Amino acid sequence: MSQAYPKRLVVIDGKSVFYRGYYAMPSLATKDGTPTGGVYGFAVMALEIVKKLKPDYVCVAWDKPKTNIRLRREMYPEYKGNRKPAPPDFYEQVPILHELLETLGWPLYEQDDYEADDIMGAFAMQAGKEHVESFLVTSDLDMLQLVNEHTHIYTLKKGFSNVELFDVEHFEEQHKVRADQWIDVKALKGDASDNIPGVASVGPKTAIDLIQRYETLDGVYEHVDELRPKLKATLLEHKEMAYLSKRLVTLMVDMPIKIDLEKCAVREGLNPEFVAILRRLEFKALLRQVESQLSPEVVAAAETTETPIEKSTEVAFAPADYLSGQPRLLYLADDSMLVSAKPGSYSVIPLDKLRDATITILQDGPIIGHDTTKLFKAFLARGAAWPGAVEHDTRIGAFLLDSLSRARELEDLAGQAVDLSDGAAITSVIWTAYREQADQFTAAPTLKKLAHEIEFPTIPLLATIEHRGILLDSKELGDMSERFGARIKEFEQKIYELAGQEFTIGSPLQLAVILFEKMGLPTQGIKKGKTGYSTGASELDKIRGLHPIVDLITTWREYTKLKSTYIDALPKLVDEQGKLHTTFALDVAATGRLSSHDPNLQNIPTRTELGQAIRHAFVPAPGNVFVSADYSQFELRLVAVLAGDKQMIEDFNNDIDIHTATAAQVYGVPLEEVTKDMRRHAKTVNFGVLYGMSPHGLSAATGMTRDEAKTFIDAYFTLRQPVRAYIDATLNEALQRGYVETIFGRRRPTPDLKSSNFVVREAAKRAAANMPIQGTEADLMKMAMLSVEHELEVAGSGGVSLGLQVLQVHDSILVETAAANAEQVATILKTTMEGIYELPVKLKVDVSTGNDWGAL
DNA sequence: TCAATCACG
DNA sequence: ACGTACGTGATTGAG
Repeated sequence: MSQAYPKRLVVIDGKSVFYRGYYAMPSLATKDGTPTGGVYGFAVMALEIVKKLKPDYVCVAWDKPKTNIRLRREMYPEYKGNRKPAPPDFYEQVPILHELLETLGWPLYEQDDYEADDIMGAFAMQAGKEHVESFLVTSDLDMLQLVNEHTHIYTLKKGFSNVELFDVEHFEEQHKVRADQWIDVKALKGDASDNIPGVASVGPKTAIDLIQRYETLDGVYEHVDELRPKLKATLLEHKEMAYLSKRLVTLMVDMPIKIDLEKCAVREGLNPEFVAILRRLEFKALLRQVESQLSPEVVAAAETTETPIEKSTEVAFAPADYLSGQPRLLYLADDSMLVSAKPGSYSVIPLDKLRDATITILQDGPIIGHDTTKLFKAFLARGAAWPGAVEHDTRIGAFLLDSLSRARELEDLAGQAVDLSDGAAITSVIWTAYREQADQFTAAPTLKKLAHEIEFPTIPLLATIEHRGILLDSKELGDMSERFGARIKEFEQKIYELAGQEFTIGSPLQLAVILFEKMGLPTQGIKKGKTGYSTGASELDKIRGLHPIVDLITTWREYTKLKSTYIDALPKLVDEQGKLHTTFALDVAATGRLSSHDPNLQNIPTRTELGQAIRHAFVPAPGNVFVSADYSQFELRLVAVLAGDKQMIEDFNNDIDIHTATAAQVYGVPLEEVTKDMRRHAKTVNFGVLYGMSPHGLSAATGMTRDEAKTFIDAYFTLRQPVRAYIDATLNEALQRGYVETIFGRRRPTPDLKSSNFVVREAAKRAAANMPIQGTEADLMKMAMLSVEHELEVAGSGGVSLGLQVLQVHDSILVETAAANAEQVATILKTTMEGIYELPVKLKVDVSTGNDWGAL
């Protein structure tokens, strides 16, 4: 710390600290019911400041509601237009805070038309002139523009009691621009939370890039001619907005109010009235802390020693507080883990200490948390075992209770911004959400059962599978890349030749012009989008015989798609061991299916020969093989079950090919007389049922006319009356209850069934009809995965599982195992999966073994 | 950032 | 009165 400024001033952004405490401890109150959360937060932090910074002067800056944003509103009426007012019991606490400040002797400054940041900035400048070093305590990143040799920003980190110097270098590392350039970045990108407009269509990426290159907003406009024409135009068009935005985020340090340093001078020792007010407010833990703080030895020790884990405790708390086997909250924030036994009290454990004795404590009992998959992966990455069973995950809980809502972050559960460096706020939000969700589960026992028996147990399993990864033969793909590249070049030459010119084949817009205008191919029956004629595969198929260029384009598309999406992309994603690690999301697909991303390993090609070649590059470790197990006709079997269609059930149970059977019954011919075309049509309709088919959809998919399709569907439903009845009943029930559900109680809300828009409403019907099918499949698959994991473990010896699940692709599981165990694993998979749940229809699982994924 | 396309079940 | 098959994710071109 600089020695040139012998005296220190601390200015606290009072309301932001207060707010933080308020939301961290929403239920905190005295025996007589006075709410005290905000005051508590403030008091804890105030003590921390005195201890850590040892200031000579302290004061508090306070926003004035209603008036403090008036000046900026004059410039821009929408400024901070989307702020919600604070709840009433927030304001109830303000007078108590005033009392508290009085006992501390810390003056409170407020000024009409100015925000706390403005005051703090002004004071810092004024203090600087008198050679006083300033420490501004805030959570507002806008303050960074003030940092200089005599002004430091402190943010509230890892709990509201813990202030830390805002690390300017870390900021630069994270945001790639200097702290003082941040207002220029904001001028360009805007700030949705404060309603700052910025330049339309310029997002954080572009903004940071521009400021990196040209230093400031002025710099950007000086060099605007060097930019892409489109970007240049946008920037020029919104130049005024950009500069206005900059003025809005620039602090008004030139202001009438003056700091009186003498009034801010910190008194020697703690005032007995201060202790009295703590007692009155029933802040018992704080009282204890005050006592320890008064002891000089403790203060000295805190300065010189590394903070051991136990001492990182924010509020009186020790691992011993846990009752053995009782649930505790765990949350992973950045590089640390929060552990908490009750709201607002928590410890922070740095992840690199995870191998220590702490792990024993953690493993003793079920856990509650938010996004616990992340937590499990962090454990696994450090070679540690699972921290325990998942008692509740609030992210997944939110999903189960409303699978359509996209709002599953902590912020969404809290209903407002949550500072992720604030442990008290985090624990409080998670505990509150947990209570609420647990109550909702109590009202829906089947959903609760689903959560506890299927969804939550799946979390650690997925983390494990993701952590295992799957080996990729990158060399093989490298060779393929070269071959594909050469072929693609050949195709391009031929296409240009046939077209009579060069153009961007990958641009549907340009391609449509070439095909339908320049070359005059017929546009009849070709779908039209808003940008022109469609060039999608199904449309090209309609004109493929008419010109050789069409097939060339189709082939070119196949090659380029495979090359860019898989052949070239996947090798870039392998770890040091050559393995790919996907991420499975439990809370994305509204039907309950898993989804896979970064990379998506659930859409690796298999349908074409070229695509299949890519699967060959997925290999087991040397000496191992893959065993795959696929449910056969999974969803159609579930249709038979859900609809209770005796004919379908019987056909399945007699191992009759369902498409052939459907064709025979619809066309009224014996099984032996079903032609390929008849079977193909029946197959399409069978799939149509899964998707809530309509004559239009069916005709689009088969090339039948609409009338033919309608006739066929009618015939189908005459045959399968139970299916028709089931769909009708499902939709009716959905209208009444507002949701559809799987046989295990997973729900999907169906609000759009009541839409006045025909298209929306029809789409909602199809989705509603499909969900119990796809969703029950998803439920059973998760049950199967859990069971398979267990069975393989039990079948293994010496603590080594017989085989490891490495992927799930909706109706199939891929397991890696030693070659010698392949047969046994195959048997276990088949038996376990077929017997996963007793249903009127028997489930059939096909297993196969191979030396790579493509060989199965 | 959006629309189009296409990979999977 | 109106026009899509259900559920996903990644890449590309273009505004």
